[in-house]
Amino acid sequence: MKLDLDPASPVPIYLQIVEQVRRLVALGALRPGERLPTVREVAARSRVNRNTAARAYEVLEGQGIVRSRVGQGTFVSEDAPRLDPAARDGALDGALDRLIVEARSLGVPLAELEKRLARRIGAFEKEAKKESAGKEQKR
Amino acid sequence: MKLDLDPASPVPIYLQIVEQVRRLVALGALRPGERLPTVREVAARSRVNRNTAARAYEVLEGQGIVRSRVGQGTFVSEDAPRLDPAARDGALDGALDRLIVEARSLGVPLAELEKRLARRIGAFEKEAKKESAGKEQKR
Amino acid sequence: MKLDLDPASPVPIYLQIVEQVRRLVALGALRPGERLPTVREVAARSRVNRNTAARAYEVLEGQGIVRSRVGQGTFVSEDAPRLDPAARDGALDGALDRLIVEARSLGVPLAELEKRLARRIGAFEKEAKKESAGKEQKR
Amino acid sequence: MKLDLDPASPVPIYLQIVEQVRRLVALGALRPGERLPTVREVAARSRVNRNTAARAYEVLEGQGIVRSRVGQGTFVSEDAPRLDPAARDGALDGALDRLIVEARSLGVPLAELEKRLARRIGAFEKEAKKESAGKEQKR
DNA sequence: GTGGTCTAGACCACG
DNA sequence: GTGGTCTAGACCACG
Repeated sequence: MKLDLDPASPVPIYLQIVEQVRRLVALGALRPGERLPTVREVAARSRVNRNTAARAYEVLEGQGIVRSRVGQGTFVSEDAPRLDPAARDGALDGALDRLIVEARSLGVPLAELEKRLARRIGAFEKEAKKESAGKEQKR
Repeated sequence: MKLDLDPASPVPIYLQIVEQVRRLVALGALRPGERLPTVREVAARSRVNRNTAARAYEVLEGQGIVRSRVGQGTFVSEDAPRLDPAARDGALDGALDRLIVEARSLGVPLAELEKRLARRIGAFEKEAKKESAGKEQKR
Repeated sequence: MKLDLDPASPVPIYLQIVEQVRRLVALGALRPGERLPTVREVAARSRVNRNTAARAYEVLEGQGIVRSRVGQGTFVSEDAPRLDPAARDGALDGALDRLIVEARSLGVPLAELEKRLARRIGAFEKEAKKESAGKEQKR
Repeated sequence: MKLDLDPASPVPIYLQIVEQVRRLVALGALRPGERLPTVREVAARSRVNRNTAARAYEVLEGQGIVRSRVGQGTFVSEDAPRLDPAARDGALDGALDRLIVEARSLGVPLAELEKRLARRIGAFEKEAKKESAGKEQKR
């Protein structure tokens, strides 16, 4: 598991780890039930404190993305966390509205925004497929 | 200029002000060249610390959204902030990727995500038209 | 806010703080919008590390019980967190089943268990009323 | 003896074993004097570490639920563990209070809580009867 | 002055 | 060896 952390970013390191693990899970690069590197490994490889790595895993567990078992390690959860549908929709619409404002401020026409989303989804699905193929081959 | 601030939000108040001013500019409710209320006015009306309002304007100026002229006030910039196109695209793609990961984590199919974006854009444009009509009438 | 912490307990200190704050909120001794003592105050009065107190508040925020605002303090949330009803029911039934087994193992007949629950609810409501009266008087 | 263990649960496996054995005893599926499977059998059937199974039995013996006789095996205790009545009541009231706070935090009215407990007790007793009938038949 | 992040380092619980 | 808790102490962001 390769993490790309920027200590100079305003985003806290532990949240950078959270975001990247979520992305790997969304891509299928990390699959349900799969074991993540240990807290100590993440800390050593990414040169952060063990507590910082542990905190990222703790947040991921709070979000239902992973499950930690003492003495065993940390694993990708088997099923997506359940969420109140209204809360889910609210969260998503909020994210969409922020995106729209961001695009307008950058001078991107909204029609183009839709096209770009379609394109990024395409890129995402392609990468997910690649990850998936890589996984199959390892079997 | 009406701001809807939520002191209970995890987003810092000065950033909420920044986001909302950007939104008003994006909507056309604040037009290029238009004068913004003074820092004191914002602070008084929104009941925030004067430093908080000042900080928000500082950030907006740094982003090229507004321009302060000593002794005259703060004005919406005449032209959209010129951003290195590569930087602009990078920022937008980053935002899109975060959105995609969020949607996947929430269990929202990516096809639905596209539809929802289209719907939110529709809502945004409707509101922008209303704001615009209001402006015309004031002339 | 008085906390009764036992460092010798198998329950981690930060979780003891979490449980007690939740109890005070449930009782109405801490009301929506009310400000909690600062992290530093809790740490000093309870003689725990500042990080430990901060962690408790962080967990409470994750549970939607309180809201923290940098520079302002920590406040009881205005409304109860929304939860998927199925998840809510599942959590409650699990708690009830554990209670039943515990009672049987202790040799408590299940009919008595019901009576005891009724009695504890009575005691809880009485204490809640007292807290409420105390609050009114302070106004 | 069939155990339903969830390695993904935050509850340690040895405690899951403890809880389930207690549950089986409470249900009457395991009767006073009855012999439990050996530590090795439990470990093999449930695919847990032998130390884990041994630890669970150790805890059960400490609680007075089972009794180990060297060279003979482990047996369900003849009589319910004698607990200082004050300690028993304290333990039960603590559990009830935690339940009440949890219900309040979830927004469950306390009157409903009483009804739900009655319902779960009904379900528990029905299952206990079934277990009991099964035992009779085996004789 | 408030909460948030991070490090260094210790000790503990579980398997 | 794994994750979890806690302390001590530093520095930062927000208001």
